[in-house]
Amino acid sequence: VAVTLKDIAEQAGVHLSTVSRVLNRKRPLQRISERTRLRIIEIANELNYQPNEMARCLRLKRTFTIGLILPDISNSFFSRIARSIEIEAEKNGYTVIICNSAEVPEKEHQLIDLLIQKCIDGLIITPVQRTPEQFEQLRLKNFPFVFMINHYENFKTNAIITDNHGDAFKATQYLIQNDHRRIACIHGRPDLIFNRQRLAGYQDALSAYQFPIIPAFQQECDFSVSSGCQGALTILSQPEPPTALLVTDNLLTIGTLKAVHQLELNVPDDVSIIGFCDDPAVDVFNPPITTISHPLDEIGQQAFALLMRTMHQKNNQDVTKIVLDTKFHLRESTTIWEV
Amino acid sequence: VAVTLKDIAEQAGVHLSTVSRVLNRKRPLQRISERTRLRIIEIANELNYQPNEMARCLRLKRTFTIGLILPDISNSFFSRIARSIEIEAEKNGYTVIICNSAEVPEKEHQLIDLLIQKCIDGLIITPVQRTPEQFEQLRLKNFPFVFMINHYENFKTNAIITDNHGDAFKATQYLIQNDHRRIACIHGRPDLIFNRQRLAGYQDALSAYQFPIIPAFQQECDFSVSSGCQGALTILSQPEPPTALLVTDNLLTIGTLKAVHQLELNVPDDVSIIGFCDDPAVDVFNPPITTISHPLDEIGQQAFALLMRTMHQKNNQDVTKIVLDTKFHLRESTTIWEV
DNA sequence: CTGAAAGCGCTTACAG
DNA sequence: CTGAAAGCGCTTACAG
Repeated sequence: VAVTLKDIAEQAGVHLSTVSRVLNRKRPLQRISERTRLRIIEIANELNYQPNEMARCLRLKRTFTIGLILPDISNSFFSRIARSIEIEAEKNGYTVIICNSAEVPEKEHQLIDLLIQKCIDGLIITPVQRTPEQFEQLRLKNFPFVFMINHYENFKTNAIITDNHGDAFKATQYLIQNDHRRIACIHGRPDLIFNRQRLAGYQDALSAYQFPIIPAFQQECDFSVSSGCQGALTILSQPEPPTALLVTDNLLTIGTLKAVHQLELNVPDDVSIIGFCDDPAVDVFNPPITTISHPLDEIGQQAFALLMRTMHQKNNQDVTKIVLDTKFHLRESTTIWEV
Repeated sequence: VAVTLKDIAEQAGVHLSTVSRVLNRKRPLQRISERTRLRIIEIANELNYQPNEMARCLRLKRTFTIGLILPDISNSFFSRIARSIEIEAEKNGYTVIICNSAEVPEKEHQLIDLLIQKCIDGLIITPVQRTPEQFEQLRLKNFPFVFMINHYENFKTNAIITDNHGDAFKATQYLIQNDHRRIACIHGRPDLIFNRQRLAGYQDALSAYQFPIIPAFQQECDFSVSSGCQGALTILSQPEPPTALLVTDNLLTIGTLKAVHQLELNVPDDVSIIGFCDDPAVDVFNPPITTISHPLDEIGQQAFALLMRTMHQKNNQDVTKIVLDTKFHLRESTTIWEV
């Protein structure tokens, strides 16, 4: 049913290769008589010709489509990054296929295969697989990809990340300096390096001040509000609960606030909270949460730009790791002792 | 560089059509000797063969990809619906390309063309174009699509919607019954039918109780937190401000709360608020907002199911409009007079 | 049971 | 300036 080059060619009384040349006006080298050029364009418009990208890409070996694999697009942390990537992609004539790994390594593995079958030109991913094997394969095939947020130790590749250890360290230090002695940490799956680094930052800060690391003060959750709520309830229901919480994830922070309300605790008087939280509503939380906030737009922009560079370079030996700055945003969920 | 059927065929010493038959094991009709079958499969695995979907789809005229065009994926209202659609799509072997129209009609128009060039099998869309012309064209071409959230009057097509007028009417009525007399409405672009219906529901409720409709109590905003904040500031800074606000959008509700905090007003004592808000954090807002809440998962599920039905039916004469129920969720942002 | 061939819709060197 | 042809990687009726 769709209109093809052949249809236009027939109607114009020329060969379809001529039509193709006219419609790919990129090369002004190709001289085509103004008369036929105009006629072809007119007919194409009249018939509302839309080139079949499937055929075009099969020929060109490029799809102008990139893949984006995230843990969960419904988490505003990721959806805002995704939006930023999409804006950049659009500016550059690329389309984005977004997929959710749901933090399931096997699923992520399949999604990568699927996207490659779909002939994406490149991939941006927050990897959740336990080892970088598959990415090693991709690199061997010279397939362009960049990591975002998460990456692997001892596996050098393009990545946009933040200083997770430093951020968690500083946040914990802030709590210590404000006289907290019983500080707990609610964190995500430690096999993801960014979670592990944040947890380590927390632990190292405690150690730096010669405080003990109490296992019962470390609660592992998965990426969800309900899991965060559950984790916080567990932590806060102990006989000697902590006076401060460091929550190292977006949704977990919301879950923690829910738990606190459920227990009818006062924040920050009963318990101080610092969250890794980039919710657009953080200002209207009760109370507004002191956060480590991430430059979401910039993460997306840089990830896309880095992918473009990777796609256009011949060999993928050059590797860039970009560490972006976060902001410590003081709000009302922490007792203010000294600043 | 990629492995093709030809590569496998050569290594197995058979014709590539045989390889294709083996790898498309759908038809058990095709009898192939167990011996060659096994050898081919082994070689395919060894070479890590990934079929080229580009070529496959060009031949088959199906891509197992659907398009999803939303105003803004970074709005959690839409990202949660998108996630639900993606889950259904995955179950059925489909991939989703998500695009953002940013509520710009021309952009939406282009995106639809783009996705069709990419040969999507079907489209789910929250349309923002002012008229349904382009969709009329799609229907003439027998291209399968379904509307979601928004639709057009006098344009019959498949759609998943809610009773916007009824919801806004009931919310306004609730405020009236709780003794509010000065009720304002903060709403989105009225050329989108769902915004118009919500505004009409508000107006009709006032009229039903013989209250005047005050233009200064109606504030139009676009889909963003900052716009909602600005709109609420305008409304509330009047000499005789309203005692209650109906906010007919997700992000606008958050913006309204920001404005209220900025003006240091007490909710609900100074002003009651009812929001069309489906933020996962709504429970931890200050105060938790009374909302009209949408069945986001179900919207996604039904939209996908309806699209599948549309894709598989021969003629697209049968049209289904499904109206899903919302919930009135009473929280603490409204003075409770009577229930 | 398997090969040879056509064709999906496009682009582009090769001629002329 | 324009045509004829090859080919991207796949599927599938048509033979045998």
